[in-house]
Amino acid sequence: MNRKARATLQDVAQLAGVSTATVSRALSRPDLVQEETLARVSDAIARLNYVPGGAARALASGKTLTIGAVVPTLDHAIFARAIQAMQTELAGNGYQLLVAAHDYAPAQEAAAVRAMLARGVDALMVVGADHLEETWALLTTASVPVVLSWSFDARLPAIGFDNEKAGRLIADHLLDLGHRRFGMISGFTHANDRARSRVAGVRAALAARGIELPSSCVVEAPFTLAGGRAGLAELMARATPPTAVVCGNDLLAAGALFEAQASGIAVPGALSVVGIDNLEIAAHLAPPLTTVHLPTTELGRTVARHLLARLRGEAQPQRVELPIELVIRRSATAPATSPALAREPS
Amino acid sequence: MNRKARATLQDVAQLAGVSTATVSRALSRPDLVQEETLARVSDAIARLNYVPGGAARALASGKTLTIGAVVPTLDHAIFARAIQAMQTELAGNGYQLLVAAHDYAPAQEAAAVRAMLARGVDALMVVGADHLEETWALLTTASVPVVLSWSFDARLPAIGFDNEKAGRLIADHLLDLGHRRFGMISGFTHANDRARSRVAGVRAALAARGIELPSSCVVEAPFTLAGGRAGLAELMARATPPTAVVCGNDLLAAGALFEAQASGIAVPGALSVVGIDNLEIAAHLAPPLTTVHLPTTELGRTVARHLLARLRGEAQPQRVELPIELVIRRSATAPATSPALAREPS
DNA sequence: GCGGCTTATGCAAGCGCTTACATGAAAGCT
DNA sequence: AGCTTTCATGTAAGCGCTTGCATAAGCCGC
Repeated sequence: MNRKARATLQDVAQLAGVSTATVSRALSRPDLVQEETLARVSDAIARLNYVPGGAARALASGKTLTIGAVVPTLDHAIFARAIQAMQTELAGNGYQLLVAAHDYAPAQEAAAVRAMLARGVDALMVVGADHLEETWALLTTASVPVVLSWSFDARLPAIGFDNEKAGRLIADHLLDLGHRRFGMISGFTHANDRARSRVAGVRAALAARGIELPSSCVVEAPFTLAGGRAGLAELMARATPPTAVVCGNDLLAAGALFEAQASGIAVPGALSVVGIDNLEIAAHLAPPLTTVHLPTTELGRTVARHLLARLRGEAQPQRVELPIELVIRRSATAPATSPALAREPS
Repeated sequence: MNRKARATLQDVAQLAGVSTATVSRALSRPDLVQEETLARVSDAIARLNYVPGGAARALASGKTLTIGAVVPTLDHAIFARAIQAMQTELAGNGYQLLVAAHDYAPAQEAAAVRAMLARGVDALMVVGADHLEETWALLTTASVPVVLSWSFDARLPAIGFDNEKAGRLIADHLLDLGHRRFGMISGFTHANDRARSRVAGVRAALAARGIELPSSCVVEAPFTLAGGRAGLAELMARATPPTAVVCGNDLLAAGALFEAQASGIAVPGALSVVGIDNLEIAAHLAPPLTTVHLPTTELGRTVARHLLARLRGEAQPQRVELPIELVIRRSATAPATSPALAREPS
């Protein structure tokens, strides 16, 4: 309850009868100070309830022991999980995590990056490759290590996924199952290269089999269950509804599944639904969701390690692509109505 | 790409032909400097690409413009959402958010609190009232505003929910429906007073109607869907399975619902299931989940505002209890088998 | 027993800002 | 015109720590 000003290094030094330099060393390089002195210092520290002041420390040493992360939102399992993993890894190495979310608003992102750089972080991670010119300038001229995550860009080291491949993987699976009429529910693609890549991947896979995915068949919805439901409803209201819909992520897919269930559309009987991300819920939905697994926890951990390594002066690869993988469950099967036999005409 | 050392206030002052004090003022109290000077300074700042250094600023001014939040985990929608709200509110006021997650490990929490205090935060929020003595000492003697969230404790200002009431609300509802045989799936209660309070609330409500909830009927499971599934499976394997199970939170409830569905137990026909939290998914599950709504976004926002206000020197209430509310959906009805008529014997 | 080496510690110069206080110029008053 | 205010700016003293360098022991071998 004592509210007096914090004790300073000076106070400790005085109480212990040594110089401030010694106290400082006792704190950061205990191997350099004699055992007995160390004991006296520790005692003084304990007695004064001394806690070193980060600001002074940062100013004098040039390191803040803080790493920044700028993400679109924490209110999405995918980012929350990666940040959680990152934080755990950092804390284990004596670093702290400063987070900012910008809600997919590029200007807010720029502000966040600027604020972090100003505030002082020893390293920084940002999500994706869609940034304002201003943000890019800040990022590429920053005097601290910066890393991109989730996707790639030649301008900066990056640790991410091949989002386009995720789209291709899942589309190919549907194609192999015999589907020919597709719909897609994507998250908003504005300021979101991941979402755009996934759509592009799906398009590319279909195009490779001679199928076009007109933009009228891809609806953009907010990244929520409700968004997924609305998206599916819209798609199924079309004159010729799709037999398969790929969702930009599992949240949207879960929403689509709920909507199908609510409106009596049998999945996978009458409609196949697939997602991307492989959230925990995907495995538990009815039917369990076929999706593409993205190792987001590992992403967070890898980002943290990469940054930590660079801070130690170790060179790091410019690009690390984390493996993704199709996970087949039961929400997608061959289309009921269309001639599966038409597949692979020989 | 220029990697030379950052420009300092000095450099700017020199370029603009003014003193460092003036530049500093131009930055923080522009109203105090003449327009023309201001222009010259801004120009110099832009030309040098100057970004003020937070460390020096913090040291000189004693404020870090950073607020810390220590939560159990970000990998749970409930915390992620509150943190997101907090961050948004803070960013809008020029503050940044430092987060740490401790995974329900008290010692890690203590370390996190200590690290934040050392690092320098202008204010701090922690979750719940279960803390190590060490942590309490840190918290109560901190020289910066601290606030508890989610639950309450007389030792510190708090903004939270009445978790016990949440338990009572939901249990009373089930009781009113006519249930007499209960089971409960709780999250781990170790280092988690919220979970304990909820169980206690349920117990109290039942006791008030003469029903005992033996600890053999409450199973503790990890806060995941899988945990909920396992919990339900365990409960239903009992000699006399419950007709209603209340889950410590919606994630567990969703898991329980999935398990019921997978094992052919009709909900709410054969079994009523309820949760607490009111996550987005609760409304979309089949059947939609009866639960208790906790305004977590508002919690985050309120915490941020409370702290901000105290930093401005405004007095704030010692205790703010956010309203919670029963939301009745379709996962709970009168028990099929038991005599609903037995209810309220007159 | 003396030069030279290794330790353990102290000295003091900053790190890059903020902010009283001082200064000087312009403006207002009588 | 002389005096007080007011306003814009400069001066300089820190903020609490880190760290390169200097210093002072203690130790070795010859």
